[in-house]
Amino acid sequence: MATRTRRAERREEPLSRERIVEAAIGILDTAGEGGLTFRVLAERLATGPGAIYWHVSGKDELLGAATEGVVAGIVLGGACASATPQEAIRALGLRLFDAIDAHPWIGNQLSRSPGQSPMLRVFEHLGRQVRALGVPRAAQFTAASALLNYILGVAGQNAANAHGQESERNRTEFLDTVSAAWANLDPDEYAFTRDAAEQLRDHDDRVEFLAGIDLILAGIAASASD
Amino acid sequence: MATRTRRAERREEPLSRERIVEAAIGILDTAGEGGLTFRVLAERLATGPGAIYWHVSGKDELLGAATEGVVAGIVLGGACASATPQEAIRALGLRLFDAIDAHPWIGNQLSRSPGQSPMLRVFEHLGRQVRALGVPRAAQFTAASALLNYILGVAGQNAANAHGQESERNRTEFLDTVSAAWANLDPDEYAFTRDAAEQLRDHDDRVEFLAGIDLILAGIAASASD
DNA sequence: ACCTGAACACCGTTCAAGT
DNA sequence: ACCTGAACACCGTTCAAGT
Repeated sequence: MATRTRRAERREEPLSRERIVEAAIGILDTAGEGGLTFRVLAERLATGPGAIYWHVSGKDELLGAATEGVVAGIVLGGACASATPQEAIRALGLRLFDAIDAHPWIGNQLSRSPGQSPMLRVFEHLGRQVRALGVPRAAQFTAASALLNYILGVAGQNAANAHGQESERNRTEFLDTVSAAWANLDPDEYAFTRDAAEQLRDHDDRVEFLAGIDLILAGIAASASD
Repeated sequence: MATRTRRAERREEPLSRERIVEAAIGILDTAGEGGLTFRVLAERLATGPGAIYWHVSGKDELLGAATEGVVAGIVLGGACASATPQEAIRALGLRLFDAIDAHPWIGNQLSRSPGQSPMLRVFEHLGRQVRALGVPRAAQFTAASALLNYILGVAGQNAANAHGQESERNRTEFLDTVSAAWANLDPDEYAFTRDAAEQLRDHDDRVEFLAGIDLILAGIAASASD
């Protein structure tokens, strides 16, 4: 509804892979992963479902292209050469984190089909910074992988959490609910989690995410000086 | 086929939540996430699709119960109190890693619905070891989360990779294919990844996974001594 | 070359009807 | 209380037919 003022989109504009992917991203952002359907997509593009198959081989490729479309811009976005490697890694992480916040479906999609374009871009970028960190060659792969896997884990988590927390209000409510649920767990079986419930209430996901990155960076630094 | 010698399973055995979940796990292991259907499941249980809904609210709950069923045993499995916290964390990680190797669908399922039972068990276990490590209280949540997110990232990755690598042969072929593909990437855009392709060929996922865990543990230790 | 839209083979889920 | 299985409202995908 609010997204009607998108471009001009008169009609008659010819179908193209680009337009299809763009429309798919719009639907994914609005209606979530389950909302993207060839029928809805076709309606949005004022055509029939079959037409889409002329430009795209199927739903998997469509989801891949949508992910690629969003991630490509993110990774290249902030290549300011002046930062330290640590800062560059944190910056890339944050950009990805924010992108997943804006497009939660990416969180699930990123993990699929590894060795594929979007994830490879992230891996490459992380690897370069790891190398710049002075990590010995034999340890570079492990370090870059650890960072990537951590980021993918958080991404999946954020995608799963994305329900109706568009507003800060819902977000706080959500944290309160989880925190309360955790505090009611069995004291013997879940001693640690119950304790953690307190810290959860005033908890900033972004800060927590960065703290995890820093932990891995500290581990990389510590392992290098052996 | 090979799983026919499962129990006795004469017939007439009454339907139960337990039997349904068990059958679902069997189908998931054999046919993958896409192979689990209420119709196949009903056929396997010699009943109609509707009968399943009497014991289980829907597909989401079924998948959750299947995940819970597999993970619960894993986490509790090796609670030998004699090990150091580091060893306990590595052991839990390895058990999860192997479980995901055996039931790849868990990798995707674990991330869903956080604050839910299976993931919470893992988090609790990790948290206790982190505490035993002597990490100050304010840093415990971050440390346990980092470990969990890393594990979830690897889990998702393994789930995505699980195609037809049951045998070692296929696994090696797969690594060779990826390695070859990476070596053909654009030298400018993917300098690091191309270089990493070499190391990938004789690469042990389990070893690599543990190396990542150790990196985070090193980071936790380094951060503690500030 | 590109689009249309009916049709196919599926889904998850429901529900009247049975026992 | 528990099971049956036809039926509903969807899917992704195909394909003859159009332009």
